[in-house]
Amino acid sequence: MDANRTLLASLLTHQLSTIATLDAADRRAIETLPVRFRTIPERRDIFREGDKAVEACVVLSGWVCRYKIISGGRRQILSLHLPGDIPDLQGLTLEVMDHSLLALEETRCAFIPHEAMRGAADLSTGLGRALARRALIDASLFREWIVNVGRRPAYERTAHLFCEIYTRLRALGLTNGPSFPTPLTQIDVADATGLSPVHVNRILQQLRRGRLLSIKAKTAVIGDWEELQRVADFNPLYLHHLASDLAPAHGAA
Amino acid sequence: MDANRTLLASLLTHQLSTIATLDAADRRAIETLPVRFRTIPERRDIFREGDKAVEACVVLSGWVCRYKIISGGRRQILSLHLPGDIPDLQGLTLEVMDHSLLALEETRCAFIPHEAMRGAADLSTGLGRALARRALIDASLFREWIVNVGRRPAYERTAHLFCEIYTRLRALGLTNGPSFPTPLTQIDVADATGLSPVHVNRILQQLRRGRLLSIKAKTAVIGDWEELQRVADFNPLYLHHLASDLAPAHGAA
DNA sequence: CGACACATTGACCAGACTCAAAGCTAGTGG
DNA sequence: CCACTAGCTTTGAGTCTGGTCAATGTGTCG
Repeated sequence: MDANRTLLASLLTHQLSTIATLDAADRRAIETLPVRFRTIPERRDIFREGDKAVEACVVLSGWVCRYKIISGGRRQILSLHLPGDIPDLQGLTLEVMDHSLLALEETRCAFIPHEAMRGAADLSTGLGRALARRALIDASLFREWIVNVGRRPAYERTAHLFCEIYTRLRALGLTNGPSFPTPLTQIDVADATGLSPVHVNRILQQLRRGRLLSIKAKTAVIGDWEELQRVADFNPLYLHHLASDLAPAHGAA
Repeated sequence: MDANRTLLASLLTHQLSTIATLDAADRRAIETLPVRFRTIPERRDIFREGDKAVEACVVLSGWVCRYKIISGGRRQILSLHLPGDIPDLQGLTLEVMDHSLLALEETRCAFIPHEAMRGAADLSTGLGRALARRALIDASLFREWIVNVGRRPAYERTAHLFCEIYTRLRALGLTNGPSFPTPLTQIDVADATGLSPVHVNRILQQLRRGRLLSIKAKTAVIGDWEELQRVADFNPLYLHHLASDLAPAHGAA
């Protein structure tokens, strides 16, 4: 299965080099990481709150989310992770997981022992820096999510979520012009925005009627990108260089 | 002003050693950091969204918060920072600030050039690890805030905020038994919880009537710590070792 | 053809917001 | 020492965004 290794190296290198400079040694360090591949079926937890993680997980394909459940059983999604992401980077340093990780659809993942990851990061300055930087960008997204959930009304809030998703996907070349595939159900959107599923349904209808965004059959289509950003008060600064600003908006994957 | 240096070293060492192991060299690295001290007056911004930071700021005394303002002018507080904290750790790696930093009261800060900080972190593994870990703990607090703001009703949400504050202050020895000083206005609490000030006022009255928590003249008193945690669904796991679990609940500062 | 999960609708409810007016309190200047 | 101010807290009234409950569509998969 050398295809897996190649994919892993290419995704990691691509993702990390948009946020830090990697030299040949760094790239080699990435390519020689010991790794185990696994396919996680749709809607299966990858790890749970309280688990002790010993491996880091790199998403190769599919969407993944972090979430927490509070006492009443309500779920809050904390972040979405797309191919190339390392959703449990923090697990490298913080032994016990304070949240769970879920595959939103069938997902291909690479698992790298923490020991090896830490070793590689210590040896290869570029890799270490890139990982640290990536972790800090994650934190920046969390901050924006706090603002989104704390201060934006439902319509704006939902629009903002999709602005982020579209921008990140586009940077990864996973969009088809204005449209992209998404495994999110309205329930997922509700849990990511802190709204109720019923209300999300109504907000999505509003966005559709306004021709800003429409989702059907697991495919989202941005109807008016400018207006969607305006409504959402979307400022991609918080993505730092996650979204290479200059990525072309078009061009099939 | 050697007292400043001593305070800085002691706060930093204390804070970082609760979350990572520091050897003599690490401590020396901390003690020899080049540093500039400054007093920030009450309600003054320390830096603003969009600024390029070249120094890291360590809080010596006073409370500080990070916040963002959205287009309508609404403010969301993202985190609170207490003595010993480095509220802009992320600035070390992410050049442009995606949020602002405000002194909630008169605050004494130490400023350390990023260059020096990075150098020290590179040389002293312990320090580097501790800083990275601290940054990841910050991210963990952000995640919990997303949950708080996204999924908890106002009463529980407000209770949770104060559970976090009390736990962190206690770990720093800044509580007097069940009570502690706080510079937070009800407006600040509103902006930290995503509520309106009027509603916060009513919730605080409820907490007071229930004898869980009462705030008067910038002093908060926990009336029933067990119950407050229960109501808030507070699980200090997410603070990782920020709150040395075994810190005594009592003993004057 | 069910079964199941998700999307949609309608009716109703409530938690939280807005607006507006008073109280407080601490600091300021006369 | 006291009015005056500014900022914060408190209260009341009315509204509305978003939640709940429950039923009905719709689509996919075995």
